[in-house]
Amino acid sequence: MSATPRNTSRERIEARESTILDAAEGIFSRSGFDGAKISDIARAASVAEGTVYLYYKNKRDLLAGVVGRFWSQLTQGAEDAIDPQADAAQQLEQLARYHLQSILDQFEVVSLTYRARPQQEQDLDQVREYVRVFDRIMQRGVDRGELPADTPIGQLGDVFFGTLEFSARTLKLRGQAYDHSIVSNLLLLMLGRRHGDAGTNGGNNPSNRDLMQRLESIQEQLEKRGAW
Amino acid sequence: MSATPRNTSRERIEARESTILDAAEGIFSRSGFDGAKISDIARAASVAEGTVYLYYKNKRDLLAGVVGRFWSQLTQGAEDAIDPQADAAQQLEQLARYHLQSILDQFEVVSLTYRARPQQEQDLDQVREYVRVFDRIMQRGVDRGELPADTPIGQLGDVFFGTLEFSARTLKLRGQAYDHSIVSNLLLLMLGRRHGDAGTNGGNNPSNRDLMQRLESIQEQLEKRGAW
DNA sequence: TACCAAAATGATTTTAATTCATTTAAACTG
DNA sequence: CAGTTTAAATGAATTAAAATCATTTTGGTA
Repeated sequence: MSATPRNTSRERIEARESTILDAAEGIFSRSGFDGAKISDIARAASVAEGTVYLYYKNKRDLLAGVVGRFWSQLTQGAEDAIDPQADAAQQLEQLARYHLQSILDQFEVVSLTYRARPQQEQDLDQVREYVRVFDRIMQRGVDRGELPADTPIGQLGDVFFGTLEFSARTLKLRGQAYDHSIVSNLLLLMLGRRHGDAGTNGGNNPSNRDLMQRLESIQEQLEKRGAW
Repeated sequence: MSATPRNTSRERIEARESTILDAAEGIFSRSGFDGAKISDIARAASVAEGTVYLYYKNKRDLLAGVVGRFWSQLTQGAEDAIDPQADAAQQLEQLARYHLQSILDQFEVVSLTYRARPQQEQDLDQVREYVRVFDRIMQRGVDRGELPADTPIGQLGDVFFGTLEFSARTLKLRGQAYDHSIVSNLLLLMLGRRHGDAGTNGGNNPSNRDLMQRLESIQEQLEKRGAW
């Protein structure tokens, strides 16, 4: 049982698989799923068409390979981007910046993700694994008392990733670049401004609430005057 | 120029187009974009394959038709679901409930939306039109002083739709049904507990900043009504 | 009723995914 | 190291489905 030859062989095969994935990622990104031809991908990988099918059962499977690798790498990158010393709020901001930047940079591959999972089903574990990076930050925040104990982590995950992804889509649509105010505002929403002593000052003066009611009454009167 | 025959003819054609769209929606929803065969759709619509191509240039175009109609109907339904008398917060809740319920009910068609728009491009105006329902609610809220004058409406649209869509996806993934707490929590994030008030403030005491913004809004309105 | 144009048809063509009989290369054996 | 076996790669052939288009049918009009 000599070890080196087997290893070399495995390495060669993995290198080839990686080459095919690279080629597929390029062609899929450039042409979309339907526009991409296996023959193009094979040519880009310097491989015969049939060879692609030795590594991936079919075109959809190949796409799943591309997309899965992307999300795996994203998980790795996210873990690197987060300072383990920082508190939950800081870590969340680090993840948000990293996430928004990444999905902007590789917008096409992210879009392909939705091709890979036609309806609700099992695949794309890599996406679920990526989401766990968020879950861990939040759970740690709760455990340390930096976040309320009843924080609905799952729901906030949808806020976090949903907002960032839709924001990225909007930016792309408008041809705009990374905008840090998106991250700031999102964190503001999610974590709130908890430096909350504003209520204590309203002891004796006419309260802001009174003032607001007064203003509302004025505005109503103005509006009632109708056509100006 | 006798009108009726042309009308009848046009009606017949529109009915047929509608039949084809119905058939396509069914088959696409059941089988996904790739799984759906034009021949299946044609059969379901009781029409020859070639006929489909008289109404839609190709399969992708047909999908765009299905998806476009869905979002148009969604816009119509949303406008019906919103009470014009209500304030911005109430209207936003009405839209959120309606939206979440609708995309849960017709999850497959929503998913197909991403097939119809491969990368960032022009089509699916209907989606943009739908988003305007949200924009109008928010703008009206700002104009009336119910929302801060500096409300970043566009960004909040991404929060709103992104969160609801990702939440719907999560619910589907877990086989769960409509969950009103999603809507409540989202509105709490978007409207609640902001501007430096104590987080637990039950009395809803507006801050001076709110008051100032409200005053500015009134002033703007007065100025808009013309030179005084 | 005869005619014309619009609409519909489905057999045919085209395109691209997938398969598989064959070839080539690598690993193992004595 | 020649011979043998196994694994990997190839690309021509097959298959499936989208898209086309010459032909037929239909509905309105004179």
